[in-house]
Amino acid sequence: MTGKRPSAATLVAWQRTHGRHALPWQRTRDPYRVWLSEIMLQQTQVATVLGYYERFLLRFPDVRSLAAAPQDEVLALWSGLGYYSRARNLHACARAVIEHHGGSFPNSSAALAKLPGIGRSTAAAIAAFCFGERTAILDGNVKRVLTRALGFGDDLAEAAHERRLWQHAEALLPKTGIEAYTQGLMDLGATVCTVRRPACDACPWSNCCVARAEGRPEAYPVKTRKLKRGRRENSLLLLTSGAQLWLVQRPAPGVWAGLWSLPEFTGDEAVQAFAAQGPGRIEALPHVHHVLTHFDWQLKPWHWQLPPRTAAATRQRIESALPGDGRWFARDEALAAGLPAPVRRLIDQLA
DNA sequence: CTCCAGGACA
DNA sequence: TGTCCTGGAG
Repeated sequence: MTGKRPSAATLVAWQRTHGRHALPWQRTRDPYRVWLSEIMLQQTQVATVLGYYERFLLRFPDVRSLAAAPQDEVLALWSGLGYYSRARNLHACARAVIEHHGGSFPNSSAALAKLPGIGRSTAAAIAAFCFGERTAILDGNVKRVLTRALGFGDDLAEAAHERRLWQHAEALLPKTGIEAYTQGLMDLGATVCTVRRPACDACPWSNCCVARAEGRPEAYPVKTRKLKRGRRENSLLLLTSGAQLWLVQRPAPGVWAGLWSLPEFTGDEAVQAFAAQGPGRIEALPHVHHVLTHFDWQLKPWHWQLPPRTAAATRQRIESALPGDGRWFARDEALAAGLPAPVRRLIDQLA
């Protein structure tokens, strides 16, 4: 690690002229809005967040309305964004702010970080933007910017190395202008110092960047991933009765916890055996390949349409034999519920 | 199609 | 340290 120290002042000046200023959660110091945007921006790109952010604010204009809502409604608005623990924590955090902080977010990063879903970096971002607190953020974008600028080549998979990078992040903080500096780091990572093909010519730190001097900015950050994905295969039952369909609420903990999904079976034989107990025909739908962090999920959906005049007793027998905690939904009602993305697509495609 | 980025938490 | 999801890039 050699080279001139990256200048915070240079980054601040760059942010003011070349950074982003028109995002809807900028130009407000309302902790509720900043917090909401930061949670959504965890693991999610700006372009995707924009629509969700707007819908959330329309439905939940303040922390009180969010805290008062049932979790189901929060998950419904979050549907499609992924990492649904963020939505559950968002809701829990709103309730904690109401119950333990008199309805106002605490004004220090240390206190913010005690709230559900707010880790060290998110707490620092909120505190910097809303309260001008001089604290370091270190999200994925910033890790990339800093490791490149500093030529920090130690494996971030090791906790000790990550701690050292945090120390660097703190040492680089400006005396004043923490808002523009923090935003500048984010903007640099998002628009210039990108994962592939970084635009070094447009970078305010190009003349001090070690990675650039080495001619291989893409080599940073170094992070060995040892996680190997497993495979899973399940069959899903899309049971419809006229304009109604049957959804089950998935248990917590686990994948898609709290979301509404289709009854899940171990395999095709199990679905077919189940449907064989009742009237009507069952039809295979195209497979859906869904990738999660830790496994590849091969989903094999089957559509079972109950005949129009299926006896009430027969329907009840089927309903009570279905796995999971379910009920009937009208199609529009289902599409307004908290569905995982692939399930939403399946129901969307339903004629 | 395949590959991969991206925070918090138990 | 493994668990959570999705979309964008190539």
